[in-house]
Amino acid sequence: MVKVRFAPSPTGIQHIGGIRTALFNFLYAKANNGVFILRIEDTDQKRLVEGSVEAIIEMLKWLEIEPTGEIVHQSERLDLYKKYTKELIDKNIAYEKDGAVYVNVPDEKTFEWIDAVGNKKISFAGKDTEDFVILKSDGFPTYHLANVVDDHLMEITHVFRGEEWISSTPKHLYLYESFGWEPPMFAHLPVILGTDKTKLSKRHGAKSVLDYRDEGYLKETILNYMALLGWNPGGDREKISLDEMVKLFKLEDINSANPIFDSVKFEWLNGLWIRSIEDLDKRLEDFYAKDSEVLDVLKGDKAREIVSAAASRMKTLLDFKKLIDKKPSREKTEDEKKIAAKLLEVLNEKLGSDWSDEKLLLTMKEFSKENEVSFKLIFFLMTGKDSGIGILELNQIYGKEFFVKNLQS
RNA sequence: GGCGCCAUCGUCUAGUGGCCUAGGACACUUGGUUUUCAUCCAAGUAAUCGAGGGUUCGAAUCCCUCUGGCGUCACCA
Repeated sequence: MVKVRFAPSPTGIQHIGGIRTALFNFLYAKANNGVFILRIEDTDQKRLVEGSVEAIIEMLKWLEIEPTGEIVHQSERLDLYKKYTKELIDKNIAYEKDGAVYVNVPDEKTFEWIDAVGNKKISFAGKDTEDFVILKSDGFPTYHLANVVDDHLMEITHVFRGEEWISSTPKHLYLYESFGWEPPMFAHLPVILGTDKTKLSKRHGAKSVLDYRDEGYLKETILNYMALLGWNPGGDREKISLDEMVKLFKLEDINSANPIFDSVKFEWLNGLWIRSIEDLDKRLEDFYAKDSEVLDVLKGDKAREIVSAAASRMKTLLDFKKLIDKKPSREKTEDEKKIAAKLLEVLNEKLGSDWSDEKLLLTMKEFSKENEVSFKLIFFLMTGKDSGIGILELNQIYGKEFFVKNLQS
C-alpha cells in the first residue's frame, strides 16, 4: 500500500513553494488509495519558530489536502534515534567525536537509485560524500538519521521532497543499507524559481499560502497553479480541480526542469476561478467575515446582483471592496461639474421618475451624441469612478438616487 | 571549485524518430461585442527547439562534447 508523508520543519512560515511538496504527496496518496501523513521534523531546537506547526496545519486544512492519522513529532521520539545510533556505533559504522556521532561513508561505495521524477538513474560515488553527523551533541538527531529511521518505521513507500535533497540521498541510502532496510522510492521535485531564476524565496516576494488567502486568492487557484507548475495532466488544460488532479495524477508526468513562478499568470488564474465557482457569495462572506461594511452589502437584498456584477471584474476577492465602494475616486473639474449639471437636467426632464434601463441608456446615448461627451466621461460623472460596475447594473442595484447624488457632488 | 540535476516562444508548457514550415496558455498588439472598466469573441507578434558534432532516408525527439542555469557541499532542514 502506498504511504507517503509531508515532513516540514517548523522553522517559520513556509512560502507557497513548500506547500507544493505537500500537494504532490497528497495527490499521489489519493491517486493510489494510499495514506498521507504529516510528520513534524522539529529536531533543530535553535530554529524552532512558535506557531509554525499551527500554520502548517491551518494551510493544509484550508487547502483541503489534509493528512490522515496522528501527527508525528520527531522531538518526541528521541529515544528511538538514540537506540538506532547505538546500533550503528556497535556495528562500527558510526563513531563519536566532540560529543556528536558521525557516520563514515566508505570511499569505494557507489550509491544509485531510480528517481521517480524523470524516471532516471542518479548515482554518486562514496568518495564524494563526506562523513556526516547523525546525532548532535544536544542529543537530537539530524535530518538524515531521523528521516531514515522514521520513514522506515512508518513504512513510508514513496518520499516526495525537494530537489535540494538529491545530494544528500547517498547518505540516506547508506543508512538504509547499514540498518539492513529497504529504501523507499524517491521522487525529487524540481525547486521553483523566482523571476531572477534563483530558488524562490521571501526575497522574491513569495508569500505563504495564508498570505495569499488573505489577499483574496482562492484555494482552487493555489492548488491549480502549483500543481501545473511542473506537472502536466495531458492536453492543453489550464484549469483543473483537486478532484480531477487526483484522477489524472501520474508520477511520470512530473517535469524535471525548474519552473519560474509567474505571479501574473497566477493572478489571471484566480480571476478565472472567481468567475467560475458557484458559491462566490459564500466565499466573499467568509473572506469579509470581519468587515461589517462589506458584510452588510453581502447580506443585503441586492447582494446577488452586486456579486454577479462584480465577478468578472475581480482578480482577487480583495477587489470586491473596491468595486462596491461608493466614494468618488476624484474631484470633478469645473468643466465636468457643468456637464454633470446639464446631464442631470436632461435626465430629469426625459425620465422623470421612470429610470428604467432602456430609457436611461437611450437618454445617455442621446446626450453623448448631442453634446459630444464620451461615455467614459458620462460614466465618471454618474458613478464618480473611472471604471467599475456598469451603469445599468448599478441602476438595478442602487437606483436613481445614487446617480443623482454623484451628478450633484 | 568538486559533485549532481536541468535545458522548446519573455513565462508555464505540448511534443518520446516522419502528423512540427513546432501546438496551447499567460503577457503583449490589433479588431469585434459593449454604457466605463472588465468579461467574452477573433486575429497577430513571439521559440532556426542553448551551441557544435554525430547516428539515421529522416531528429525538438537517440548519442557525444561544450555552454549556460539551478541545486548541494553545516552538530539547518
